[in-house]
Amino acid sequence: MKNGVAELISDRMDTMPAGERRAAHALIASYPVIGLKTVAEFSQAAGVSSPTILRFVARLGFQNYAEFQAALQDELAAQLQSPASRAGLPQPSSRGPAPATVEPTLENIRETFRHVSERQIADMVALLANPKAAVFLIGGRFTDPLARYMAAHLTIIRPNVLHLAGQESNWRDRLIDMGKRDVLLIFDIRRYQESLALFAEKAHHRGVHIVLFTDQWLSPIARFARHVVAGRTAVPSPWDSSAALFVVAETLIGELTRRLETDSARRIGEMEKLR
Amino acid sequence: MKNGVAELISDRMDTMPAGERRAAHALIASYPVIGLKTVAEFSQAAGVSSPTILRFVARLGFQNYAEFQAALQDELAAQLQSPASRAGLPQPSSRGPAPATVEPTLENIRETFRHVSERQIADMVALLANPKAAVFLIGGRFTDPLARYMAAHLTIIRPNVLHLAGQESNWRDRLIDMGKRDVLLIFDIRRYQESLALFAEKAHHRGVHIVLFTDQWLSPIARFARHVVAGRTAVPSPWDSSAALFVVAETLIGELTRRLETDSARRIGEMEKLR
DNA sequence: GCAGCGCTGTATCGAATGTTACGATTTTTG
DNA sequence: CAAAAATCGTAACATTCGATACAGCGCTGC
Repeated sequence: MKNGVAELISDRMDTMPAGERRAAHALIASYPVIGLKTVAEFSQAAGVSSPTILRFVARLGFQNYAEFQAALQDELAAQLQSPASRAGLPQPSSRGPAPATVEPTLENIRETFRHVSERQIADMVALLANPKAAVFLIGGRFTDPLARYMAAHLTIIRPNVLHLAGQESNWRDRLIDMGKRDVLLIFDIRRYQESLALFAEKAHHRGVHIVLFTDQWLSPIARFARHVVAGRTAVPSPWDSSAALFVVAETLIGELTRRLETDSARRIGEMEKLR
Repeated sequence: MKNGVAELISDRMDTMPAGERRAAHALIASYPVIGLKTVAEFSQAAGVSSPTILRFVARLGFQNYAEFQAALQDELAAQLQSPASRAGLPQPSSRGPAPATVEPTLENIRETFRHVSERQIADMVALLANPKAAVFLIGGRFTDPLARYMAAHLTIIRPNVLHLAGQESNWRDRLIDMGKRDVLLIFDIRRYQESLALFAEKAHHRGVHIVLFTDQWLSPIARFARHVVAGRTAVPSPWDSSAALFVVAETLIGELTRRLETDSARRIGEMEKLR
């Protein structure tokens, strides 16, 4: 199985330091076009420095950047040669009037999970599984409901969950409660909100673990994030679709619940009594 | 439309000298990968010299080779974005990090849309398209974020949108504003919340059009609803999945936006000014 | 709390690349 | 058939790019 730079990445992503992981995310987010550009452009898109990009490709096993690009090009050539590269693919639309946005949404979800490794999910779940670490959630204009949705579930299976709502000043005041062991889940898709980025930066400086849910173009917050989930959002509609991120959120909730099974079962039992 | 380097080539191929035509053929033969490599490699593959390649791209209208490559890359990025870009990437089954809940979720979405006719969607969109009819949204414990998500979008494309939040007493007071022409969108999956059912009943008696988003077992509110969307929620997890309803909500938002295109465009324009 | 390690960014250097000038050769035209 | 125009390749040039050394920093382990 010599094939696939993408596979190489998702295999080794877990063993990478933070900066190189950002490079990996940037590459996978818009695969593989970014990798065909210059190191400088790549580094800028990933929010890291040029040497980090080079170390990243070195870790993938390439001797130099040119060799890495050649691999991408070969892969691309093979891909475009195959018959699938035609414009109007016969959609396997089983039946049904399913509006034009549904199939793309399904594909977005699949594609998103293709770029999220099991290990990554496990890591995020592990982060959230520590009941002593507080969990804060926040989202942007359209994504805050996702944060709420996740918060609604998390609150049930573990303590110390807080959704940051309302005025921006409210968030800021909460910064004081955030410490090194705590986790901040941020939902931010374009147009990225500056206020969120500012908040994320401050939280980052306090040592908070940031988990970012964003789109494939990566919110600037990715710079500060320990984990980044890049969901596909493109659909034939004036709006971006957050469905992929929604499903990722549900997945995390499910996995976390399984992991905390015994603890949360007891917790839920107690809650029932309190009604 | 600013389309296609390939088209540019076949347009001007006739007016090209022999050497440049060889370059054109080489590029089209393995489009566009050759063009992403260096001038030297390109020239060698085409059997001409480097300057000829440069003259070739100049004739296509590009200022320099970099600009030419950028055009190819953009084209490639656009192409890989939407259609099934799977060939080179890890195959769905070969490498399935996708946790056990994802496939069922996808199937839930498909199944849900199998039971929602285009006509039904059109009817609901028509209901929501009347700007004079107020739209109220409300949801249950876990589904209220869906209501919020939808409200966040609706607020932008039309006036008179209100998400009913907070204390139950707040909702009740809003009943007085609801009339025969108005629409109430309710999200309610099991366990169905009694307070929602009560509220729905009262609204129903005031003649409000109720649109219900529920699960396949149908909330009792279905009795009062003019439209019912029954989303599949079953996943191998302790929780139910609201992903299918989420996608339906996004679909409605998209369709409604399209329908209100002219109106909402003007509205959005005005909103931008107010920033 | 301190020392050691690993990671990352800045600055610099060398190399490879794109670009241009010029002359050889072919093609076109009177 | 001759002269002029155009095309193309060789070679030198300048620029940009990739690569490397080094120092600052945070983190980990003792």
